[in-house]
Amino acid sequence: MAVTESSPPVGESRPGGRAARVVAAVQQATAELLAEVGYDALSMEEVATRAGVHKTTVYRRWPTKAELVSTTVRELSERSVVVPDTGTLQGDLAAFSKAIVAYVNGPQTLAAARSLLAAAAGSEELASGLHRYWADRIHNATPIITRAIERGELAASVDPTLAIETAIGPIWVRLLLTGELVTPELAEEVAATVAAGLAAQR
Amino acid sequence: MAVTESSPPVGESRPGGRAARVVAAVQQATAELLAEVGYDALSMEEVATRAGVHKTTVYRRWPTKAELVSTTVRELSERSVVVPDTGTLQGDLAAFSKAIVAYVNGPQTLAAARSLLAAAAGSEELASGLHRYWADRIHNATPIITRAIERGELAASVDPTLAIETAIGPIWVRLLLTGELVTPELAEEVAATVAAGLAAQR
DNA sequence: CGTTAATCGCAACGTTTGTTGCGTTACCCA
DNA sequence: TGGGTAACGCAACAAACGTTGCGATTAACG
Repeated sequence: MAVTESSPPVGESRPGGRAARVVAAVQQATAELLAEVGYDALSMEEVATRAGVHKTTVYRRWPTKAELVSTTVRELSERSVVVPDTGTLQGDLAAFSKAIVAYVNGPQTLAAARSLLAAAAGSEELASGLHRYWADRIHNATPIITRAIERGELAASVDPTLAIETAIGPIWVRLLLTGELVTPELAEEVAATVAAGLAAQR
Repeated sequence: MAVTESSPPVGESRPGGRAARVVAAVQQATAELLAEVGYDALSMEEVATRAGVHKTTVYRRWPTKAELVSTTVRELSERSVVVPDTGTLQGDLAAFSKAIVAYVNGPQTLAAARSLLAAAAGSEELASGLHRYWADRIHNATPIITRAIERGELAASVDPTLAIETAIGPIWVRLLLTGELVTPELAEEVAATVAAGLAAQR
């Protein structure tokens, strides 16, 4: 991986060069097709065609479909989801969960998330990349818990990582396993339950 | 590799016929390969070879790889996980979660679960099948909550489905997203948190 | 403004994957 | 025990996938 030069400011009117334009076109095509046909049915050649480049070009830059999809989705979800600070544990948990809900209810993100999981099932390297990514995102949210501990809302024995995982767990169960809708109300209710449960911990 | 010797009657002194033998051989080969190489790299032809049958036979019975993997994994996980009844909410939740933990820590089940998700990402029909399956399994566990309500441990306003989802959510987050280990202690701790949180609900 | 190095398009190729028609085998039941 | 029917093996085929070498185009730098 590691594109030779990804540093030049990718402005809109000033293309950073042919390479940058190609990368952008391919990644957009990948994201679109991913949402339309899913991971299995996605073919490198169709991606190339839609991006307006030749399939050889795609293969040269991304050796496998798993890698193409993985890097694309990763950059798609790089932004979004900031850690809230509402002043209360329950408020923070609810805000955090609701941000995730809003994010995954976006047009392409669900298919993207599923596809990443699919890719991870096939490649151990991609799986470890995915795991690091999520571990980081969850770790970034742990201030929600540590702040609550500092405020005296929670006992110091509470495991911040596990607390966050518990708060977002039902969202992923519904998305991935049961396919039920995830709503802001769901996030709110889970946050209340988890906050109360953590507070009861001695 | 299994020669056409076709399994001596192990308990099956009365084979259900050639068809039944073929189905069993193919499904076992599928499960093995799934655990070894993952979903992506699994090919119908290799499954056929290992099962000692011709690839045409496999294609005729299971039109697509997704369908083959889906049905196989489904029957693999049909058993296991019974709903416990320990007399207390926390005990039931912990027992239920621990059963799931023990199950997913089995040799092939993690790869299988991932592969199911992968298959679901590709086919809407399979996705709905998967969703029905998990919705059923979760629904089957809701007596844990309704019994607690009847005992007066919980308010009647508690949503049984969501409660179960909250209890098992962190397990799946770790398995699918972060790749962390899932242990019985994890199950125990989550059960305590969720039970306390639900009890606090008014 | 012109040279140089990198990247892309193109076409051809070998390999893998999935399909079809037909002959053969194995099971079931009278 | 013998006939009918369904399932399987086989080989040949068609299509999709991924790879390679080379000429053409583009961006970068003196």
